[in-house]
Amino acid sequence: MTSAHRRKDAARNRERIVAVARELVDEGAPLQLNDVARRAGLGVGTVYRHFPTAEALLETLATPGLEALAAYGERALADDDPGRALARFLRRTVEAQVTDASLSRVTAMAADALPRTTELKRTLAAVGGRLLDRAHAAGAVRPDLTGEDLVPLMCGIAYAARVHVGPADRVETARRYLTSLLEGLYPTTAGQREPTAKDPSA
Amino acid sequence: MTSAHRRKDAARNRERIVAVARELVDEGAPLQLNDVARRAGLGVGTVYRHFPTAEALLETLATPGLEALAAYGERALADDDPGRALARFLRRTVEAQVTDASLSRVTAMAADALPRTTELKRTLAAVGGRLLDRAHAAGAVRPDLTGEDLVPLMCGIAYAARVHVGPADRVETARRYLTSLLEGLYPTTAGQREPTAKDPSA
Amino acid sequence: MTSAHRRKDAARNRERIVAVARELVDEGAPLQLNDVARRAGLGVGTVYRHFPTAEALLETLATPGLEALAAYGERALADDDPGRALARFLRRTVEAQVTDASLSRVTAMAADALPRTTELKRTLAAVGGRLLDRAHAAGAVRPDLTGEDLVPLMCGIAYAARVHVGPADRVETARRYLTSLLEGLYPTTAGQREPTAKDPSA
Amino acid sequence: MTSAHRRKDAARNRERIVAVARELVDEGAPLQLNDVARRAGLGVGTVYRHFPTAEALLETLATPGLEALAAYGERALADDDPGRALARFLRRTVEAQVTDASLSRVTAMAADALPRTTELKRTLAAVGGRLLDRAHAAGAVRPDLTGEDLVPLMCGIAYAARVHVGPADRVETARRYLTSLLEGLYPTTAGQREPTAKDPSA
DNA sequence: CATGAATGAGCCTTCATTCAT
DNA sequence: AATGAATGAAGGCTCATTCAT
Repeated sequence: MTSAHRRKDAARNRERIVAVARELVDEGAPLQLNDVARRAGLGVGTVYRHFPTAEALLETLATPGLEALAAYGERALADDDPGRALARFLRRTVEAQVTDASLSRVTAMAADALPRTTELKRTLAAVGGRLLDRAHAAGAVRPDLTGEDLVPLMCGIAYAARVHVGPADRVETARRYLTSLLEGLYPTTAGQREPTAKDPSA
Repeated sequence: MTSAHRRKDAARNRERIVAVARELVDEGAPLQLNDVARRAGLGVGTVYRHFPTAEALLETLATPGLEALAAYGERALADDDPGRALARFLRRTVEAQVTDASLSRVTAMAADALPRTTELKRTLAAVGGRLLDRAHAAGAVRPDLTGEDLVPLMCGIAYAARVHVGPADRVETARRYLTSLLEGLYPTTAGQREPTAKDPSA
Repeated sequence: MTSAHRRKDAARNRERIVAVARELVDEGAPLQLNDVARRAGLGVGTVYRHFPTAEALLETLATPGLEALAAYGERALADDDPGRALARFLRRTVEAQVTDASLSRVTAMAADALPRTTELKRTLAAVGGRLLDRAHAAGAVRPDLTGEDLVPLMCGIAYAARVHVGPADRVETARRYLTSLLEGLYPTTAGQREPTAKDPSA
Repeated sequence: MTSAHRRKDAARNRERIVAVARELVDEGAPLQLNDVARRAGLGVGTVYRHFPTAEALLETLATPGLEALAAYGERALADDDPGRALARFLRRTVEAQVTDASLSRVTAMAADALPRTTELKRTLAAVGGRLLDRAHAAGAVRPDLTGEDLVPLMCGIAYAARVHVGPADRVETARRYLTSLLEGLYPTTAGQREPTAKDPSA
């Protein structure tokens, strides 16, 4: 019980750290552990105790997003229409990257700090691969597209949306760019653009 | 004569600095003025005299590439086929970004260090805008695409090619990604994919 | 019963701490109380309760060795041959230092953390002094050697063995160096080497 | 000429750094570059510019001593009496180690920071080896003594002198210990002690 | 114009110690 | 008696920028 209290405090600190990190990442600032400590009103050591490296903290930030994406992908596999399933998954992926800066940073990093991150990346790649395979089988996507291309392309779209400076909001822009890309990924017989155009859900 | 001499020396130094900076950028290394000085066998002060900031140097590096792109765009305006003209211009843009790291860095930066850079960016935007307008007029591109989107999208494609880790080389990958994007940007009645597919020139 | 229980637990913890510390010292690692706690599966506070400083723990580690040495010295006093007695004592001392890293560390430290350490150091000095006095009386050792020199010289031999990098093992090397010290590096006329050469026991 | 001045300043700073480092080492304090900078009234960067690591600075401190030792050894090779030559060399070595703390620290370190240090260590080992070989040939030293033992033994003697706490000064003590080592702690038959006893020079 | 030594803020990280529970 | 989270001083190092010559 005594330790429960202390654990509670520690948990609060941890949350505080994560919250502050979120702020920094959202501001587009570099994630520095000393910074986090100062902003959180904690000692540096405390932050280091919870997160051994800035990368670990960043990946902790990204984890829920990655998990949500993976879950969404799994659900998409149940969709009858393979083309639509892939499209929805990709849209979600791009939206997440644009909404949550930790995701794009983590996705761009080659080396992972947490095993959980590696695991999630693998899962996502696997899910994406299966969605793509099904779409291929249905003739819904251009044949030269491989599983290796999915992540880069989604990162590219998200990046494009970030580069874009304009009145419209970022998510909106990202969606529009993805639509442009998708309608290229899908075969171009007349009327074929519907899967994504028709789908305001996801 | 002394001053002529000095001017000549200065010019030589400047070239040397640029050459070394090119090396560093091509190596993917961060562009640090101290570094440049050491590698160039010059004093740091000399480098600072020629280029007040690392950004200024970077933009100087990028300038020829930007100029070439602008020139290419001007020439493309002479093309009969507006769709093809735009496609070629975009391909060139992407290839340049992937080939020359200074270009992608400069393009991604919001604030410019040199007026010349701002000018060139404006010129490029104008050229791209005109190519796009003509393509629009010809019904060659999707209507929702605006001039503001061109730069972000090209940056995104280049970024995607950089993120991609695989056997194929980067330029090849970038071309493939651009093709995917283009075939989405262009209306999708049958056979319409030719402009880019048929065009190995550019 | 509760308090008996606690006392038992405390005793067990103490032993655990000492055991872990031994491991660390044997590995040549610095003795850090946090480290000890982690390895022992205990809280840092517990370790601090038992040992206020790392030095105290180290000296606790060294205590049995020092006691054994003192006991050995006492027994050596019973030896008929004063020269042999001293030689055996010195050999033991050196072997102990080389075998048990806590001993050399403690011996080298000027200030003691535990009174027990001070006491043992004094006892050892006394025993050594008496062995030396007897050897002096028997004309078995060089006259300029004083009781103050014994500890430094043994530390020096042990240190030399640690510095030596070679195929032979450390104890072996230390023994050889002690023999050299006792007999001299320079060859001597016959018979004079006996005290140590004749003594394979100890 | 302009740069001559600056170089002069730099040289003065360098000397200042070395002087401060000497102080610290002589005080037995750990050699920390930040410390050196503060004491020298210089920026940290300046110290780092001159000495990339604390080890490099330490070895710079030790270099003259090592050089002097090597030179002395070379001269000793000219001595007719191989036993005396080795003895004198060893005495010098021990004296140097005791007098200059940088020497003992450098000698004890396995890895060198400066190539010059490695070179000097090698030279010293070579010289010592040759002096030893000649002494062996003359039957002046115990047969089991190898070149590998010289450095450890001298370090051991110096260490012993440092451990010794007493009225006499450190150099004096070290000399006495070396004599003990050379001649042996145990008395010997007449005449055998001369090589070193007769030699108050060196 | 060129030089390059000097600067020092600022980031990273470790670790001995305390103290509330 | 045990816990272990928190602390923050302290040490290590880098790098952009200045300025005296």
